[in-house]
Amino acid sequence: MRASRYTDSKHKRKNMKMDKTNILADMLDSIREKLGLSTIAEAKRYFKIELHEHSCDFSISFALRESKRTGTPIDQMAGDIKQKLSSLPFLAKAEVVNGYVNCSYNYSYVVDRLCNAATDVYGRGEETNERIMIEHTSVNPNKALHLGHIRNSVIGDSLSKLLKFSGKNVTVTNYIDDTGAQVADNVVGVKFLGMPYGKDGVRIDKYLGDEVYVKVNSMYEKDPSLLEKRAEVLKAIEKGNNEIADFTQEMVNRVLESQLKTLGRFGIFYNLINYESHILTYKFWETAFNQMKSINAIKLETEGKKKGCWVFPINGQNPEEDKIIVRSDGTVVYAGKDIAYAMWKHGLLDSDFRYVKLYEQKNGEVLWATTLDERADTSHPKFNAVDTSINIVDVRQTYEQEVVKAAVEKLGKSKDIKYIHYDYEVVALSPNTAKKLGLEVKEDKEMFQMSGRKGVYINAEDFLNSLKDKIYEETKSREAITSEEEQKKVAEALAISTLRYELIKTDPRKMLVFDVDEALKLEGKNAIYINYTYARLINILRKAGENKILKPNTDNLNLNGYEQDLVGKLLMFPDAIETASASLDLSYLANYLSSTAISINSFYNSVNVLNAEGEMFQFRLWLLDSVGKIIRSSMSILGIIPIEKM
RNA sequence: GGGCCCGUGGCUUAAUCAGGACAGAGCGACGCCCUUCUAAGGCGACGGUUGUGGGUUCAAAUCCCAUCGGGCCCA
Repeated sequence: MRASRYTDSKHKRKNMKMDKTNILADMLDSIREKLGLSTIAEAKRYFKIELHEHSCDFSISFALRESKRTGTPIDQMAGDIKQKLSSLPFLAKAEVVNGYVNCSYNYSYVVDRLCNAATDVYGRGEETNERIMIEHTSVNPNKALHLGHIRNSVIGDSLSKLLKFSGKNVTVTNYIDDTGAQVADNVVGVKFLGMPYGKDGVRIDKYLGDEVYVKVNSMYEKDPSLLEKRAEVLKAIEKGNNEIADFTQEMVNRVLESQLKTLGRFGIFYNLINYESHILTYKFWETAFNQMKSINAIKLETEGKKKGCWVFPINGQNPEEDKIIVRSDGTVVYAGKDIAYAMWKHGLLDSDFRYVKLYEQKNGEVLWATTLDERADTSHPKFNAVDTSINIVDVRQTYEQEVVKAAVEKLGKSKDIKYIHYDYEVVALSPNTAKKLGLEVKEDKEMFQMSGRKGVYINAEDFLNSLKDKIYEETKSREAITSEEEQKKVAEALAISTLRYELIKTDPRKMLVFDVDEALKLEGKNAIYINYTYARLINILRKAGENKILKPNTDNLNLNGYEQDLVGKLLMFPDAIETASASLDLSYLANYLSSTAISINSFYNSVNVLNAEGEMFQFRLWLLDSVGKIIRSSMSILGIIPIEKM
C-alpha cells in the first residue's frame, strides 16, 4: 500500500477490500496465502506491477528480502515460491530471475473475470457508515479567488469526489471568516474613506479585492492612524446589531456569492457554508474554553512574559512552546476559534448551529448555511460529529493546525479523533510573470509569493479565460466540431479540465511556480490529451453501435502487448482508487489516468478495432468499452469534463 | 536561536514512507509514420556520477550523519 503523510499508520494499514470486483485483490490474496503472510497489505510490499522490460506482468521480491532472515539461499527460496504458485489459475507463467519470481497473467482467465466485474460502477467502494468532513477553499470574503486559492479548492473538491466514489459519506464545507481584518479593510474603504461600493461591469469580489483592499492597505502604510478605523470596525462587527455589522454581513455575502460563482464554473460545490461569526454568536468559543479549562487542557500563566494568558502546552515539556490561546487582554487568537470549530466538527460540543437552505446548486445538491435565524430549517441533514475531518489548509499554517489537532485530540478523550491537516504548498509566481504583474523583480529571486494585499496575484477566472481563448483558437481549426457555439463549449470545458488537472497531478507538497507563458503552451500529457483519447475511444464505440458490445469469447485469447497492457490497467483500477483514497493521494490517480490514456493511444495505433474480425472484434470492442468506463470514472473524480467530439 | 518542506537529464516530473532488477515518464530539440476507427495522435534515437561529502548494507534516489541551495513557520 502506498503510504501517506496525511494518514498515520493505524489508518493506512487497512486490508484491501475483498469485494468480488477487485480481482487484483483477490489474486493478491491467493498469493498472500501461498507466501504465508497474514495481510494483503503485507503481501503488497513484495509486489510490483507492470514490468514490461522484464517481460512479465508482476514480480514478487519476497525471496530477495526474506532469505537472510530465514537463512535459505535466495534462489532456493524463489524456486519454492514459484512451485507454490504453480497451481494458481490466474497465472500462465512464473519464473525465477535474479531472485525475483516473475509472473504473467493467464489472460483468458483474467478477462473472463473482468467481463463480469467491469460495469459502470466498477471500482466504486461499498458504502460505509464512515463520515468524513472536508473543509476547503475558506478564502477571506473580501476578494476574488486567485490561483493559489483554486489549488486548495480543486484538491478539496477532487478529494471529496474520490472519497465519495470509494463509498464514504462526505460533507463538504467552506468556512467564511466574516469577522477578520481583511473584510474590515474593505469596510474602512467604503464606509470611512469614501470609496465607491461597486463598479459597473466589474464583479464585486474583483472590484473590492483589486481596488478597495489594495488601496486601503497602501493607505495604512502612509497613515498608520487609519488602523484605528479598522479596530473600530472590527469591534462593531464583533458586537453586532449595528449599522456597520449589518453592512459587513451584506458585503460578505455579495462577495461570497461571486466567489461561489467562480467555483461553480470550475464545477466545485459545497454542502455547507460555515460563518466564523456564528462560532462567536453561538458562544461555541466559550463552551470550548470552559471544556478546556475543566479538563486542564489549558492553563493560566501566572508569571513570565505570558503572564495573564491562557496557554495550551503543545508538547508539555518546554514552556517556551506553549501556545497562547487567550491573550492577557481576553481576546481569542485564531487557533482558539479553530479549536471550537474543530470540536463542533467532531461532535465534542453539546450544541449545534441552526441551518438554512440557500439554494440548489448546479450539481443538484442543496447548499446550506449556518444561520442565526430562530425560524431555521430543521430538515437539514446531520452535518457534524464526523469520524474524520480533512482540513485543506496551506503549509504556512502548519503550526496553528498542529495546535488545533493536539487540542481536539486531547478534548476527545477516549474518542478516536481523526483530525487531518491536509497541507499543500502555495502557488508562487515565476520572475517573468511577477514582472508582468508590475512587481519589482530582483535578479537572484527564483519565485515570488502572490499577495492579495499588494494586488500581486493571478486572478483565477482571468487566467481561465486566457486559457479558454487559447484553446478556442485551436478548436476552431479542428474539423470534429463545426458550430461556433459547440466550439466555445468545448474550449470552456477543456480550459477548466486543463487547469484542474495541472493543479492536481503533482505532489501537493511541492511549490508550484507559475509562469503564464509556460502555462499557456498546453504541452505534455495534459487533460486535453486525456480527453482527446477519450473522444477517439467513444468515436469507435459510437461507430460500432452499442448493441455490438458483447461479452467476448475468452477461450483462445492471443493478445498483443498493448492489449495486455490495457487489461492490466483494468485490473488495477479498483486498487488505484483504493490506494489514492486511503492515502489521500490524488496525483497517484492522475498518474494512473495519464498512463492509461497513453496505453489507449498505443493500442489505437497498433490495431484496428472496427475492421477486426470475429472474436478479435468482440474482444477489442469490449476492451475499449470497459476502459472507457474507468477513464470516465477517473476523469469525473479529477474534474475533467468529458468531451465526446473534439 | 528553534523547527518544517523541497532539491532527480535543458524544462516539468515518477519511484523515497516500508532499501531490491540497467532511476520510469512527459515536454523541448532530432528522425520516421495519415488512400486504414479523429495526427489535439503514434513509433524511434538522444539526454542522468538522483545538489555535495561521508556512513550503514549483499544491495542506497530511498535509511543515518554532515553540508550547500531554494522556500516556509515559530520565537
